[in-house]
Amino acid sequence: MDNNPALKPLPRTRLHEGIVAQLTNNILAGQFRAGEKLPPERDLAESLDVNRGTVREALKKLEMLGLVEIRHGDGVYVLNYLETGTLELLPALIRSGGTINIGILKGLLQLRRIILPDVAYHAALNRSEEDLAELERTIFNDDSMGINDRDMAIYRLIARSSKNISFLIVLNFFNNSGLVTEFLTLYFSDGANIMRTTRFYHDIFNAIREREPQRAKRIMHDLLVYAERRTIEALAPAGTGE
Amino acid sequence: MDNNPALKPLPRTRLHEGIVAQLTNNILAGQFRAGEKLPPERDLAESLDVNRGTVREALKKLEMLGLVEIRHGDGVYVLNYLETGTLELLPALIRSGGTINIGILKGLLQLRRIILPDVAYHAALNRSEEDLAELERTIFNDDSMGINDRDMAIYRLIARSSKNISFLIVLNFFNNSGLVTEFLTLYFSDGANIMRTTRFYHDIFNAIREREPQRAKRIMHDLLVYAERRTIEALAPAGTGE
DNA sequence: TATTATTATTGGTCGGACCACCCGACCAGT
DNA sequence: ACTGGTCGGGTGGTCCGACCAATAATAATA
Repeated sequence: MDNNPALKPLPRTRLHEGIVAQLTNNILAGQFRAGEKLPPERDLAESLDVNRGTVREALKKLEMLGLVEIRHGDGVYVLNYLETGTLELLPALIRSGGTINIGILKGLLQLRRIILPDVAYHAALNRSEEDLAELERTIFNDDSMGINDRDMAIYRLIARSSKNISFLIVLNFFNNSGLVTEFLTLYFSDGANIMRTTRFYHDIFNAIREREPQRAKRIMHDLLVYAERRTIEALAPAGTGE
Repeated sequence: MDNNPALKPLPRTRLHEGIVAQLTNNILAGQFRAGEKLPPERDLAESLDVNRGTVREALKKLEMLGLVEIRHGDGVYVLNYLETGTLELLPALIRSGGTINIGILKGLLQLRRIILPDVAYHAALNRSEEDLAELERTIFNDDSMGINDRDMAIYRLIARSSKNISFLIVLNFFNNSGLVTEFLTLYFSDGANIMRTTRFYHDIFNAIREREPQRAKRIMHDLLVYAERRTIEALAPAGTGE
């Protein structure tokens, strides 16, 4: 694997995804309000100049995001995403309006700061010898991945050690939401942050090895607080207040 | 509104949803393993005796669940859901194999027990006068909804009071995952549980009113511990141990 | 051997058709 | 005036068949 870190990921553009993005933004921007009915699929298809099937695939996705409700024989109704939206909607919410919404981002980081320390807690409690060995190998002897992937892999191993699938799945969201990859590159562009995070790897590995859940929890918490502060600082040089 | 509580809701069945359920189970059961390629859409359509477009809509949903990756010109690859699965996958995971997987359910309840107390904490911290008024009205003067809906509404108001959208969205998952509605009915079928929960409403309302975050957090935690125990007991009469 | 065309396979999109369902309007009987 | 039945138009659900676009495997070429 070459893994040149300076390559564009993959600007794959499937037509219906563009429609999803457009409709999502329209709904989040309040252009379509909760309770209202979207135009019929046939009209949307004509307006967007695409096939009706393509529109349908887009609407399916909106339905899964909890943005709309599709009623057979009736129409497509806009929902109040505050009541029905899913986690996958948060990235779009953070970016809604074309700019990064720092307030929502802070809320999401706060959520992470609530969950991950307890994940570390249970990892120290429930880790197996295999978990520990793989964690050690990844932290100390693995140069095969980029720094971002390695970071995510370490978190994943910690979550796996907790023996709670829910923890693992929630972590997937933080990792695969696209937010992490974006902000992680920013975060690791500062050498001081790399050093701080490396120290964190060592510390939490020791805590998990010695089965000290309370200590693992505190270590995770402290790292998150640090990382959040540094990320927010990098994002908001001036006072882009919450 | 009559609201006869003895009527089945609405078992709407859309064809592609059946396909989603079937493929999801096949993947979770390991019938299609991670890394493997699914049969082409055309073959799947023929096997299932449905149109290819219908198969495509199902595959789109699988993709959103983080179960498969669709590659144009190549094929549909099964992913390791432990690395890419979304929260919406957990309900299917809990029911995979036809029976309720108590181990995974406990893990999910554990996650809830980690998050919700902190939601209550921030609710007590950030609630507005309007939040408080609506909470009071819903707890003390609202007979318009069923006991289940009222319970979910109260949690929603608490989450809203926290002023953190992420909390609200996570709560949506717990509420709309279908798990709650299922287990809540079971839980509220016991009068003792209703009394305990009513006391909880009063207690946490007071804590939020008096802006005592630490107390609100403890109250929420205690209620969740109680509700989890009672729910698990009701589900596993004999020792269906984790 | 390495590189470049070619081809087969597969997902993406298209256009049109029909079915299933919901709703409102209208009608028939009470 | 009310209830229930009927019907027609609108909308989502599914189907068919075709072609476009991207990929991977293969063959042809330098």
